[in-house]
Amino acid sequence: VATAQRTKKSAQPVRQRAKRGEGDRLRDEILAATADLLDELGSADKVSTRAVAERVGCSSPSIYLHFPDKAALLYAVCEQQFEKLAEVIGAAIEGIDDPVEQLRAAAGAYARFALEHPEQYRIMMLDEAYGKMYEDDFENMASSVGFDIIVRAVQEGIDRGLLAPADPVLVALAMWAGIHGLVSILIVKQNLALPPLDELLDNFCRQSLDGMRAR
Amino acid sequence: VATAQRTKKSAQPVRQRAKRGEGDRLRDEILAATADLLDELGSADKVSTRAVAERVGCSSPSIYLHFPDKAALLYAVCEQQFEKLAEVIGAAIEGIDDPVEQLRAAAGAYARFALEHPEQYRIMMLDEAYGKMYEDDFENMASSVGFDIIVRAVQEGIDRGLLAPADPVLVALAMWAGIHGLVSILIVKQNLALPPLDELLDNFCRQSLDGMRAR
DNA sequence: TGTACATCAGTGAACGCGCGTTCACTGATGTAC
DNA sequence: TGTACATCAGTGAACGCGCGTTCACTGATGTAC
Repeated sequence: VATAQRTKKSAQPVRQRAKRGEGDRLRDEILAATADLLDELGSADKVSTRAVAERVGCSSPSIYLHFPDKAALLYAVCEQQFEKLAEVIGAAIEGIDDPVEQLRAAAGAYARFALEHPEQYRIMMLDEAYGKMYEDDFENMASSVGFDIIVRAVQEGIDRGLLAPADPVLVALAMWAGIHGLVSILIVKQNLALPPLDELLDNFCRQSLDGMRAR
Repeated sequence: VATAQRTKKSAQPVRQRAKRGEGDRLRDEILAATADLLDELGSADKVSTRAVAERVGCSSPSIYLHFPDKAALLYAVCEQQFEKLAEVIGAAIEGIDDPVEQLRAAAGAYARFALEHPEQYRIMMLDEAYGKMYEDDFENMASSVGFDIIVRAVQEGIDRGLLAPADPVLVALAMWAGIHGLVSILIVKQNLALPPLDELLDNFCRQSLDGMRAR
């Protein structure tokens, strides 16, 4: 009867249909729900379109109104996440003059971002499917992931005579690889009883920055 | 009629049933086929028990004669792989006296192993499911992955005054993380047009070993 | 101001597929008497 | 030496599930006349 209408689905947030021009509202909600579910469930495989729809409060076919398929949805989430990462790194070095200290700060920001969103970091950086997204477009990825910030800091360090002369891209890659390796291990091998992040990070920065230092 | 018997399955290698005491023969064949398929297909998800059975030339229920479930099968493959990795690292440092050169050699062997078996490296090191296998048993994993070899080399380097005094485990972790990060990026971001492995490796070793060096 | 109509933003039900796993069975091999 | 029987090493068919996706539809909203 009257109550049956209420009982048809469990305690879903009954979504209001978007107004005429607001077709992208649902799109944004779907993106946000997918990002949340990634954080909660782990790999992209475990995030089903049905679960996304349930989280949003719409039907699963509605997703296909805004994304051609599941891969495109996850791709879009990835892109958003890469942008956030670049922002975080950019914010971390702001106001720091010494380029070596910039590198230290950027490394910390990168690591913290990864460990705060481990599953999103996973699909960005550890999942082959999405790893293949940025097809041989190193420049593009480099800037969207904040990598170019690191390269600039290294270059600046060399220019000022703080770091030993070298190919700044190679040097930056080595730093990136190190931090990426650290957070990957922390994310993947969660119950390995490793030293705390700060200690690992401090040690890594000391070692690798000392190795780069001009003598 | 007579030919129908031959036509029932496509060109499978018609497996000979194992003799009485040789019950483990099929077990070994299943392990090998699973390892092969991991190399070919990528993630553990894509390796189906049906595909393993087809590769071996047996029926898929036969797998359950030797493994309680799919996870146990993949776990077993992982264990084998970890052992091989430790062997490879052990072999790499044999005959080298200088511990710093040992570290360089071990890093190269590790990286080459990973890039020769990228998908097996993935499930060993990048997949959460199997990453969680070695529950908080750092000692155990450390030795099975060849990590203790690195720690010993670092310790030796410190003892001989070649490396600056430091916690050898922390130093070894930083090296491991760096190499792991490098190969992870190479595996996951395959079409990123990065410099060749040797160059990356050389540079990383130079940087990190210089950072550790006693002055 | 009223109304026919196009369009927008969705929905419920179903399809087909591949998967891990279980079930009831089979046929060869060795063993006890 | 012959034979009944236990055991070992498997098999074919099927179950049930969850998933991505499609299909035909609905009902609210704005628009033209």
